[in-house]
Amino acid sequence: MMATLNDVAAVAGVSPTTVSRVINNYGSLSEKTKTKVFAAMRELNYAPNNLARSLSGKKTQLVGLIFPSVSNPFFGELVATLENTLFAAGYKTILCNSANNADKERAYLRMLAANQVDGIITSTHNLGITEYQKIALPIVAFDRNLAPTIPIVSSDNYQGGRIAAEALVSQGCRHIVMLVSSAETPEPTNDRQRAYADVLQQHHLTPQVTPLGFTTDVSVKRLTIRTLLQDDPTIDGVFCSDDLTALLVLEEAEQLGRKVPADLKIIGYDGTPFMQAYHPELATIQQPFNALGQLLIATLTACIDGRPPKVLAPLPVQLRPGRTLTLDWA
Amino acid sequence: MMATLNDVAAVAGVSPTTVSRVINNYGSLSEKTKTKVFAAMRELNYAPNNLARSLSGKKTQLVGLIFPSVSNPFFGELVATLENTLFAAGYKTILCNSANNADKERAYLRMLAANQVDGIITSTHNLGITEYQKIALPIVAFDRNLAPTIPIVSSDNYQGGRIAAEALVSQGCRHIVMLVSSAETPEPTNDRQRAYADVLQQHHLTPQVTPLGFTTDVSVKRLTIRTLLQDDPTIDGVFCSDDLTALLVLEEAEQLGRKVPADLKIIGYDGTPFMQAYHPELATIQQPFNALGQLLIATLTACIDGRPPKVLAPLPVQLRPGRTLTLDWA
DNA sequence: ATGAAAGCGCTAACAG
DNA sequence: CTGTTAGCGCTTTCAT
Repeated sequence: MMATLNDVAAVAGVSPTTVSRVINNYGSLSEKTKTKVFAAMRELNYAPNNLARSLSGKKTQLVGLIFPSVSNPFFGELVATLENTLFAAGYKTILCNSANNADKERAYLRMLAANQVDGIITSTHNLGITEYQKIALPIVAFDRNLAPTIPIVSSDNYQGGRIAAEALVSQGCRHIVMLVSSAETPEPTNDRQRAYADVLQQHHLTPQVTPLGFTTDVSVKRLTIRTLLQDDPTIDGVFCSDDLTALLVLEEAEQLGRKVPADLKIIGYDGTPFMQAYHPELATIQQPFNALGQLLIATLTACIDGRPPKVLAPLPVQLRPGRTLTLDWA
Repeated sequence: MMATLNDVAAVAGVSPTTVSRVINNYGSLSEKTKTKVFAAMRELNYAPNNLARSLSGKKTQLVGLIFPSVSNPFFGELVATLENTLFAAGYKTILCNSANNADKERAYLRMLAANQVDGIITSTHNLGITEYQKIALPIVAFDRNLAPTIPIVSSDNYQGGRIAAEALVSQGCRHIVMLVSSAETPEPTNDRQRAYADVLQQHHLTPQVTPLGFTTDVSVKRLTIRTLLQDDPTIDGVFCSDDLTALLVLEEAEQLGRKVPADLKIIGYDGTPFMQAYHPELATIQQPFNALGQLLIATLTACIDGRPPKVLAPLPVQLRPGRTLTLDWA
């Protein structure tokens, strides 16, 4: 039913080779034949079959994106950027929501390999390093240590942590707590909390880190936050490792009657365009989304083309002021 | 470098057919050979090539998702649900962010066809109906009229509009405006505004619909909302056709010193889990996400299997109360 | 400037 | 229970 290259050849009265040549704009063709072939293609409403094309040696131009879930606006934003950039570069995106689940992630990896993707960009890591080592595919990680050989793209987490902590200190906070997802694994994002601890120590303040858990239910997070705030009225600053948590803190604080920023100052992390648009009041550390997306893909294509990247410098972040930190920020 | 089925056959000392049989668990095999083949597969770290498999007649198990952008939490949520459900059903997801751009959408359609996807789920429609008619692929639309032949899955927009409008009226609002994306095209979602108009008329109130534009910049939307509110202090109720807009109204209203819900009552639309978690104060009409996802995919697989669906009834929606509508909603 | 032929990795009759 | 033989639709030497 669907017209094939051979059909086109037949209609145009040329060989399949010739049709292939005009499709790929390859070798030398007379204008005459070109015209004939194009006409035939149009007539048959011909569409090339990428499967066949790839089977016979061409790249699939398929890239797998493994992220926790696009239901999280942060990843949604990032994935959207990546997909756009990939599309512009002629790649198609296979979406994989790992849900931070090891089995699913393993299954995705297998599936992507089976589908002959040209490369993978990932930001989950529930699998052992060895499992990643044995993947014979170009992989680039976002803010994750997957394996020593896998390039990492990230923004400057230490710097971001510093800026956030300094901002709270310089606004007069003396009891600053930091809320993180999970404190354990040695991930790049933990540099944020390392910087926070360093800054507080420099100012002779005591760091206090509370982990909320990455997959924890929001209602539970809320409760933890509320309890934390209630039990310790001396807390006057909160640094959250992501903006959504900061939102929770803001809401709970206001419900408890704490004035923000008078009694309590809050700063988040990520600074997505979404947050900027719908929660401009939130002070945050802004990651350079577009730059990250570009670099992620530049790195991946470099890997695909067999040009493994040199070490990648983390991209600069930036403080975005907001009402949760200072009253005069316009 | 990558082991093929033939390699496995050679190592196992059987024919390719036999290997194919054990892979597909097809026909009858002796335990002995099965074991041999599995051993060989393991030894060679064999992974089947889906391209080849599909080329020789099998389905690709690939589904294309065309949505405006997963950077919008609403679509992010929906796409996440769809991807999860698809994965569970053995399908892989190709993500397409159309950005409501006709050229891109056309390119995506062509690309998906070239990649032999089994089907498409879409929620954009910048293309003419005829362009969709000529797609020889199973398509299901979410809340969109693409072509008479293309099944539409949606929740009950008219009912949702009714519930929202009734809620505002019964809370005593007398001057209720409705904010929509765009009022023109005859889409299913316009039933919301039809219902709104009907309800207001029944109560001898005057409907007033303000379009904000789907792709309009948020800052512009903000300005429009602020101006609207400022210019007409008699407005005491706002019905927004999506939750994000409702958020904007809430923020602008409070900045203008309008007390919500005392002076102004607000109700949104969509009710994503994200909104529920991070903005529980917002009253809204909740769409049944999971059910929509399930139905979308059930419908698509039905189309793929050549069982075109009967007419689909819209799924029921539900009022989710919140502080923006009534003070006592816990 | 154009064609013939072999083959990418797998599946699917059709034998035996 | 297992193997032989043709392709699927396209690309790519190698000829002409």
